[in-house]
Amino acid sequence: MSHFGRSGPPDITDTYSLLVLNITFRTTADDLFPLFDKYGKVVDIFIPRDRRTGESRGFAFVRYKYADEAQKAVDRLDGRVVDGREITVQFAKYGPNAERIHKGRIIETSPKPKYRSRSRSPRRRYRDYYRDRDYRRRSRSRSYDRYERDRHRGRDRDYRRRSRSRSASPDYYKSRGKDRYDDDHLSRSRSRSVDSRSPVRRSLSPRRSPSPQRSASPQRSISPRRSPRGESPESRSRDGRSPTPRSVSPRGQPKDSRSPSPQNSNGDE
DNA sequence: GTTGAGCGTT
Repeated sequence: MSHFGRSGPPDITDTYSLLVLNITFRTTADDLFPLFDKYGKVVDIFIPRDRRTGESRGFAFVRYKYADEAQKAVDRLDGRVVDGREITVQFAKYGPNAERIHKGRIIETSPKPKYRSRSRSPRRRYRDYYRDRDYRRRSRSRSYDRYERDRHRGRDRDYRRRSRSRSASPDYYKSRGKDRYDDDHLSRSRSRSVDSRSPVRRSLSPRRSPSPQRSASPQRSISPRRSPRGESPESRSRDGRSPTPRSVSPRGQPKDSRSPSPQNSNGDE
């Protein structure tokens, strides 16, 4: 009874699928079963989960044996608070095979894909399925401006596209400062001589856009400063924005010509 | 340990 969806779809021909949205990521089929089973005969409950993390995606599919029971469950469980979260119960609009369904019931199901299955490559189907899912999720992104600040999980594969907005964080500079220092130190080790007499090193910097298209490029509109590490650290450092560069470098580097006061670096403490 | 639109599994 508790093993829903572990053996694949049992029989969706005579069942009505309900889509449960806004459920907690910790809610399992076992938790939804007693809830939905009270209003009707639940034949199957399936909760799509992530392939990588294996956690729930936040919605589940509950299949009823009869439409009237499903309708009742929708009316009764829709808006109900489950696990501290208000869930949304409604009839599924699409079937497991992306088929159009009506009132949770599949009206357009594959009759006998046996013949068509050979013509169509099943392998591509899987690829398309995975890709489609990811594409959908990233496309559905509405507004992550309010919670993307703390978002740093492994599934942010599609959320970090706008994480540049938080470049004003002190921690960010601190962290970047350290990395930048090491990177800059190595880079500067050989380009230091050129740096002294060639302030135009910024132009030949691999970080920046080597293409002079910045003069008139359509891309300039969408990314005027999309690379904070490309010019931000440099500007910040020389602009005096950085409180104490030595703070991130307890050892101190006297070779760093960037320090206007060699004695400071030498004495350090 | 974590978030929050949206339609599915061997």
